[in-house]
Amino acid sequence: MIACTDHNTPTGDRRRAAIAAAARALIAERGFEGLRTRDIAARAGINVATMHYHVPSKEALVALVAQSLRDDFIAQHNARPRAGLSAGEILRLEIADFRETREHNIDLFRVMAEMMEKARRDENIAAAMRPMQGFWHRQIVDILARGVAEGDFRADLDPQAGATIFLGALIGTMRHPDPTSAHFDRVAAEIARAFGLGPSQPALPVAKA
Amino acid sequence: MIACTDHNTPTGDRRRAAIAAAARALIAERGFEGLRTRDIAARAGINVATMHYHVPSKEALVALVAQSLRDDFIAQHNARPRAGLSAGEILRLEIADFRETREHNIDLFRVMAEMMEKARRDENIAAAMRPMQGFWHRQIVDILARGVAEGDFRADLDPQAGATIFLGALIGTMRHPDPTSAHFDRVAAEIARAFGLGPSQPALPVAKA
Amino acid sequence: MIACTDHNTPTGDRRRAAIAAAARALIAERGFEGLRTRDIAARAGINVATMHYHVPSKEALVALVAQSLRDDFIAQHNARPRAGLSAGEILRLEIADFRETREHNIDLFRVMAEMMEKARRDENIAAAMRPMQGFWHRQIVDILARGVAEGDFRADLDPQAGATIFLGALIGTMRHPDPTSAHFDRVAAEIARAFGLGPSQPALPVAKA
Amino acid sequence: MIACTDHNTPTGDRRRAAIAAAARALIAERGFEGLRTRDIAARAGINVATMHYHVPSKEALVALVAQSLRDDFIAQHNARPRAGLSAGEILRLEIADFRETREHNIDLFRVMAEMMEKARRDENIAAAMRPMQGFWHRQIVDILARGVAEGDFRADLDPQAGATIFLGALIGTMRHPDPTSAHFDRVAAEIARAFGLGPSQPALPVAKA
DNA sequence: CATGAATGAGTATTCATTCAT
DNA sequence: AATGAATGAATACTCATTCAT
Repeated sequence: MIACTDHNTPTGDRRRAAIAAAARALIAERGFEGLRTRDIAARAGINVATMHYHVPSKEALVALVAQSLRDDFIAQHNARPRAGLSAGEILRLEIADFRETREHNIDLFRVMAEMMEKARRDENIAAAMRPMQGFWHRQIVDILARGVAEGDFRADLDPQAGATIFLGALIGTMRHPDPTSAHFDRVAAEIARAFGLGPSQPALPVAKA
Repeated sequence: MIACTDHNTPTGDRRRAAIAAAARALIAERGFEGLRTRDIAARAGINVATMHYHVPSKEALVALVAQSLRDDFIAQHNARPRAGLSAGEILRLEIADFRETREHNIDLFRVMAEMMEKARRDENIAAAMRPMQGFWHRQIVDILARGVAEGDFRADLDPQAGATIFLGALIGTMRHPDPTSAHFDRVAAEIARAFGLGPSQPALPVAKA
Repeated sequence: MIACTDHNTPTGDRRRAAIAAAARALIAERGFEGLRTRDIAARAGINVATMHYHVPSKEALVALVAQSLRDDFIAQHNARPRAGLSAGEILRLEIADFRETREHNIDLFRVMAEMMEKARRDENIAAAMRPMQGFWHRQIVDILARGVAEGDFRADLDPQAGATIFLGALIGTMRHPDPTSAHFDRVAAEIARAFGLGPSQPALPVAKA
Repeated sequence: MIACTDHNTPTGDRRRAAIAAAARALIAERGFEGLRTRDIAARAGINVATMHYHVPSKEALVALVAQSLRDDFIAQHNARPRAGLSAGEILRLEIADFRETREHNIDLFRVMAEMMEKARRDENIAAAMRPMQGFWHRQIVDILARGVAEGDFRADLDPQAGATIFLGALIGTMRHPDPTSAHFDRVAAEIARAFGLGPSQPALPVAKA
């Protein structure tokens, strides 16, 4: 029997954050199907019962993960001030951001993919994911619309359809058998051509005309 | 004396097909996570043990579903003779086919999406899905390459990247909050413009210049 | 589908014998706990249903195995005419026979051990095994009694107890960690001394004074 | 923060002991073949899941039973101080102990027999049983060797072979159709004669010359 | 807050047996 | 006689959740 009186313990929100992080790591690793409450608790360094105290059910856990994703998503976008840039430059930054996440924070995408899948059959999750998805889509629509108005993009580009194509293409690179970034860069370049965007400035990382 | 445990019986094949159909319906409905052998058996109108007689394990079941998907996929493609058509015409047909499946056989996509998700963590499934995915991608690449050569598409279109964009865009329409076909048609039209494809002939269903 | 019309098939008793042999082989290999009707049928080269036609239940199968053991046991004993031999000589022959079976037909012992174990809780099996066990024990008792009367063995040897010791010792050699025959021979020699039996004749294989 | 899944709790140990006792009782009653986790749990007065919490698998259960047997075995032997006794006296005590166990704790033998049987095909069990078996055999060997040296037994008694005969004979009494202790006593007396041991002292219970 | 222990409702799989052909 | 197919009843094991302390 080991004494378990470690009082240097984060409580409340900190606990919930730890649980969310553990859950996300495990979802990224094994998917929703293989997600077990005991594993999450173990990963968070606490007992299952303790976890249930903080997050009373698996449903609540899923909501917590969704919220955690949304927080990260929003924070990530807010961390990038884009005032004063042209629509074309912003679109290139969006691509660069996606590339960055794709390479260094792929778990975010993995968890998101799992949540989207689950959202199809669970209206609660769907409700939690919709804002995020909508926010992202609308943001691209706005960029494209502004770019069309300002002459950065093709004049007959349909911003709504363009946003779907843009996001679909980026996400599609992750389904592609070629996991390297080389294919991603070709797709990015092709999108630029397809949208009538001129060659990128030398300073930007997407450069590959 | 020869051991006669040959499951490639006509009856056996029929049963296996029924099981595959039941499994696919349930996967489309509830996803892989909610897939229960008892439910599949019930849906196929047989006893659980009978199901295990024909499909000995859940792993085998997944393989069966993968094979069933592939069979359908191939059959669907072979059902469309495209000899004598231009690359542009064929691409429009591809879009029309996707639209058709999206509207009348959406379960096929749902099941495929589930399988792709599962494939990430299960190499067996991945191996079963790869050929299908590869076949589809390669086919689009071929169409685009031919179209570029024949002047149907933009001269600087990158067939590899274009295929990823094309498929990503089509699949992306299903993630889109707007479930109607109206958005799909806008995306299709935008793709046509993006690839430098001229306006479609009046007879084709994608028409929406 | 493979055609299964092999009419060069043993029937009736021959089938039952084949089934018994298959069952015995499997019991020797994996014990009663791991005995499966399908495996027996497969080993006998027939279908499970066919096997059930000939041997209608597992209980019947056990009885069949018991009978098969008894038949072998009796046959083995009858194959050794001992007329005209002294009690001491016969006892040595018994030891030699045991040694022979132990080395070249150990499965017989294994199956017997399994049956005896099962007999404890299954009166049907017990009933089938008792005669065999009794026959063997009585035979040793008779040999010992005759040997005492004829002066081959110690005068105060109790034939009943002696038989238990004799059989227990021989069977005990199989529980012994040392699986070689060397230990068996030492035990045999010690029994001879314990029963007051003089040194064996040069021709007999047990020789090891 | 330390993970606290330590099952060596006082409560846990008590539960494990109860489970072991229940398992042993059921093995004695119905053998290994008829051993069901649900029955053990019911006998121990707990839920099946609770049982799996303490003993995670049937394999672990078997190990637990083996350990429990070994503990009892060792405890029983340690409970009998034999300092200052002659080899012959100790052998008689061994016989008396066996008789005692045979009459009042026969389940111990039954379970042991089942375990030995299972050990043949399961190396894990074999490993757990070997020490016990070896300990017992070696102990008898030592007694016999000392007795030979001290003149208590026949000078030409082979201690190794003698131990096998001794144990085989005692165990053989349990296979014998006559379940009463009368036959056991005859065997014990015969062993004494066979080993050249003089008549026992009047005070000892085995006395039956 | 935290935890060891407990549990009900599942979950895939197994197996002897039966049955239509 | 023989077989492919079918099935009911079990069986070990899992998991989210609860509860006493």
